[in-house]
Amino acid sequence: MTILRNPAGIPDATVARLPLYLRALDELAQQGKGVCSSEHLAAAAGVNSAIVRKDLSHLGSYGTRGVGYDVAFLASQIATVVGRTQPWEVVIVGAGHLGSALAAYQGFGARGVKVAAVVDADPRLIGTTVGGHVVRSIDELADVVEQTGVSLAIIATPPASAQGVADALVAAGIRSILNFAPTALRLPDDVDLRQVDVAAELQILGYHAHRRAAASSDAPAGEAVTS
Amino acid sequence: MTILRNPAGIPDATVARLPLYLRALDELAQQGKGVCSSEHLAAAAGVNSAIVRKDLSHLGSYGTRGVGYDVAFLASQIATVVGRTQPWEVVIVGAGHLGSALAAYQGFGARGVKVAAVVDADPRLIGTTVGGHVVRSIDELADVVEQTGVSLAIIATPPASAQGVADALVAAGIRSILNFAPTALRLPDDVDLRQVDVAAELQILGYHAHRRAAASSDAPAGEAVTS
DNA sequence: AAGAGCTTGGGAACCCGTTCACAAAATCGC
DNA sequence: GCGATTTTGTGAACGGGTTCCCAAGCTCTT
Ligand SMILES: NC(=O)c1ccc[n+]([C@@H]2O[C@H](COP(=O)([O-])OP(=O)(O)OC[C@H]3O[C@@H](n4cnc5c(N)ncnc54)[C@H](O)[C@@H]3O)[C@@H](O)[C@H]2O)c1
Ligand SMILES: NC(=O)c1ccc[n+]([C@@H]2O[C@H](COP(=O)([O-])OP(=O)(O)OC[C@H]3O[C@@H](n4cnc5c(N)ncnc54)[C@H](O)[C@@H]3O)[C@@H](O)[C@H]2O)c1
Repeated sequence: MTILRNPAGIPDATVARLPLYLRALDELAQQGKGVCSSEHLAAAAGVNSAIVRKDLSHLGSYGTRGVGYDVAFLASQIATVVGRTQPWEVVIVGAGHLGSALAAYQGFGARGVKVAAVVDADPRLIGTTVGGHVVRSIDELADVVEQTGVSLAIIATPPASAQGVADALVAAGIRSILNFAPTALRLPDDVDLRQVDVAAELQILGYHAHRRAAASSDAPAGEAVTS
Repeated sequence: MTILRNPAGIPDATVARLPLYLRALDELAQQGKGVCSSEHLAAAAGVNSAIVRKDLSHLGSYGTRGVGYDVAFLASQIATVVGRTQPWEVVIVGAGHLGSALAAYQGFGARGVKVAAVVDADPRLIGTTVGGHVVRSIDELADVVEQTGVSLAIIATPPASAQGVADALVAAGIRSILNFAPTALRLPDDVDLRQVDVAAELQILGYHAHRRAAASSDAPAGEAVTS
């Protein structure tokens, strides 16, 4: 009999939540909890319990009915699925305000991420140390990638440089990029891109704030207009 | 005749993309483009054109068939919808690595965001200047919020402090929070929360990288196993 | 004025994700 | 043991979002 070996059968929405479960489980473990229910885990991760059970069912049946999930075991299972069995090494491109904050960030270790290198184009920054990492030249990017064996990259350069940096990263063999520059990058299909746009997040919040304000002053309820 | 005045009829997914269109339109305007097609706008925003047209149709019929959209006019329409007619003022809580990077960020202005205040709990930081803002005490938060009239807040404190900060923000009247601390916040229903978790983003990228690696070494294609 | 060529707006189908609801399985108290 | 209680795992219903597709409407050429 043939089984379709499809660990990719995990839906994107679920994959996006696995890191939250992992963080929540680490917290629960630290609190000394040996087992937890989907309800507990849901509260710790900030989602609802039905979705926790549905998500976990995509990985296998690791729970015990009437009891819940073994915290340590479940954490190790999720860690295996997301590939957090050994730290993901990442290169940070751009050692400015944001890049150096990221380079100095102490929270990555516990989440299975390790900053392996920091590069920049500014000659005044090259050779200096940020967050314990000596800044290297962007011109050496290919060497840096090869030497450190990083597979993930963070772009923290101005938007104008981002596309060029992305192209250089791809040329150096990187296939996973987290971009903080507020610009749309054009990349080959086999490159995985995620975007963080802080200003956009604030504008989304602004939209809802705006709506709230309009609703409460304009028309407390109903909101019908005659014309 | 009664029209249902329902500017809230805009789906969440669309709202989340409006800031991207706004940014893309600003870029196109700067390039001297007076009109653009949904195809152009889609490319500039990094989405597909069908969804651009669908999204824009939720705001009204601002395009011209056979021609496209007037860049300046469309930008002003979207700006009105998202409430970017005047800058959104934001308070940053936590003047550490990340908080000071955000406080110094020059890119907010063009996106309709203005940092109005920075607060921290560390006595050594209070009174110092980060990004042109004098750091004030978290104890004065209520005053700061009242004086500056901010309506948005960014949490950039360690996870352990985040819930306390969030509670204080809500008590001070803030209803929109962007949280960078990797922790689930428990907040009243009428408070709007968005979360940025950099480590989680990297883990999501890691999952796919992991998959790619497994697929290329394990089984180049097909991926069926006999048992 | 009419036809060719573009591009929007939106109906409809489709797909994915969330929520609901409950049987199955485990533990606990007696 | 056995019924009460807890909690998982999952089918089914639901709802939203995306994609497909094309008629309608605009410009330009002839
Ligand atoms: N600072 C923030 O809090 C913040 C917030 C939101 C978004 N961003 C975005 O993040 C990015 C970085 O912001 P920042 O405030 O750190 O900017 P910054 O100007 O402080 O730093 C940018 C760094 O990138 C380097 N750089 C420029 N071109 C380069 C290239 N081709 N190769 C390598 N390095 C190059 C510069 O030398 C500089 O050190 C920007 O795109 C910005 O829009 C920053
Ligand atoms: N630095 C990064 O690049 C980065 C990346 C991802 C996530 N984060 C998260 O962002 C948050 C901030 O990170 P950071 O690196 O800037 O940390 P940091 O330690 O450099 O700064 C935290 C600041 O918060 C202040 N603070 C602590 N408790 C407070 C309170 N109750 N009220 C007001 N201020 C308080 C501290 O005095 C300190 O100045 C953390 O939750 C971190 O996990 C940071």
